[in-house]
Amino acid sequence: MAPPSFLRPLTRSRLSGEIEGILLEGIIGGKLRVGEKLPTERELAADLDVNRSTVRAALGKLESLELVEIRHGDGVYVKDFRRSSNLELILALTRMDEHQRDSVISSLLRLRTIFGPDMAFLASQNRTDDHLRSLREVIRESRLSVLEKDILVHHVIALASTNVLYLLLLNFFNKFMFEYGYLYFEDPENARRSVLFHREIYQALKGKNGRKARKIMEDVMKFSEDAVAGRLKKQDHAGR
Amino acid sequence: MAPPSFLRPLTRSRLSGEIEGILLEGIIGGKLRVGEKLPTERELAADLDVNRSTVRAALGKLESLELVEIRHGDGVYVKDFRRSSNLELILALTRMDEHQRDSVISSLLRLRTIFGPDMAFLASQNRTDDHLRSLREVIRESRLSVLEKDILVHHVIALASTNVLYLLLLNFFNKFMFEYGYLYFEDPENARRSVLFHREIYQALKGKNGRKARKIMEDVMKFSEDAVAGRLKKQDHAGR
DNA sequence: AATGGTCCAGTGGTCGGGCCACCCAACCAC
DNA sequence: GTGGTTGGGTGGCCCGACCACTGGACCATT
Repeated sequence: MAPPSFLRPLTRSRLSGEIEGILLEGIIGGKLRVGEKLPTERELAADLDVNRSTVRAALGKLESLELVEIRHGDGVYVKDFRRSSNLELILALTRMDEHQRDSVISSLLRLRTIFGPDMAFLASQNRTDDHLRSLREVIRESRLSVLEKDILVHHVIALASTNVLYLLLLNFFNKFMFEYGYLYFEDPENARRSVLFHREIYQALKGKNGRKARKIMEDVMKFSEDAVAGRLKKQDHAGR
Repeated sequence: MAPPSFLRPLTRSRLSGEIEGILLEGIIGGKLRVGEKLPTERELAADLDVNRSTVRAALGKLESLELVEIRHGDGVYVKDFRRSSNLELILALTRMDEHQRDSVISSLLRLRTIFGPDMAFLASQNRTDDHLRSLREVIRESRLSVLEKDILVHHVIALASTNVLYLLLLNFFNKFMFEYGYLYFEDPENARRSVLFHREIYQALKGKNGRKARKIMEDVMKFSEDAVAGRLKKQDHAGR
């Protein structure tokens, strides 16, 4: 049984997460300069009135985001976030700065349009019968929304492509889809289009037709990129 | 003064890092199944004969890698690493499994060949005079090795493209370059080729010549992809 | 002057033990 | 069934302490 759609999964909050957010804002916002030394863990703990271990948890996360460098016996230093390679940081950016959100989404869609067709091509060449079966099951499954189906279809294609980078990038896109997918799927016409796409790409993979797979994916990516871009522009005009 | 080249930067080890590695191997290696509940923090601490806070640090990192899900009041559960979107995981994979290393490098080079040209195109359209100046400085700077120059040149191009995703992906590639760049640059002919490339792409960006920028990058990417692929194949044949 | 050794205050890493917030399953009352 | 209660077990956080490591000051040697 699917839960009512108006219930979004809410996130548990941790105290360390709040601290993480504060420091993250300081770094991204430029209040903490690159190379600058942060206050010591003991100082931060005292200033924030929390325990040192809580501060350490927050700093550990920031280290994972490649925003700080922790040097044993020395201190914690701010790194250049523009040199980070952590995709999670992108998500944090969009949630922080409303203005940058659209820019990120555009960048994201462009990248997808660029590598999607190649991924489809590789999938058509490397797919196994297992992949086909998974695709069939997803497409048939009536309990899933079109958005959910779309995510799963792309996931199978990424798996079939045998390119781990493509798979990983797609996993990242899917996170975005959960948050912003409505921008595309709220239009029933777009939803219909996706259902059609699922059937077509399935046939192309089944027939190992690389050229066709590439073309189908290219069309879908370009279309959705334009659609969302237009959607954002309209929202932007209305907003101000 | 540049340090002697035979000195590679060595990594400080943390106890929590070791624990992280053990659990990571268990998850990637399949010994811990998806959805499985890990032993409690207290149990792990007792079994490994370390403090619970050390175990928590390790689990925190695994959470950042999206390999486990920590549920307050419940336990820690194994997630499907094929659904992770953390690029750091890819690096961990290559360092763990010698066999998968080549596969990852191939995937990486393919992705780069796919999006590199578009990145160059965007850079040629959006570059500012500041970008050009940075490029000039990097190309001229005689104290840098060709590898270091190449990394910086690409970084400036990524910055100029204004696509945050391209920038981030390139940052990731650069990490690989530090570890595996020798596969390409140990051949002096390839190094010469790169120097030439730097000059050409600079001219294309200067003239805002999108078509040319795209073409130049495409040629370089394809060439290096083939070169490294051939290099890996040869090494593979010799190795067994 | 330059080099290398020693020491020391400060910092992050680990330890141990404790309490709190939360989850879950079992049980109970209706 | 349904909803409320209870209790054991889990992760989150706290406290205080010690260990491992760094950087700088100081000193002895060359």
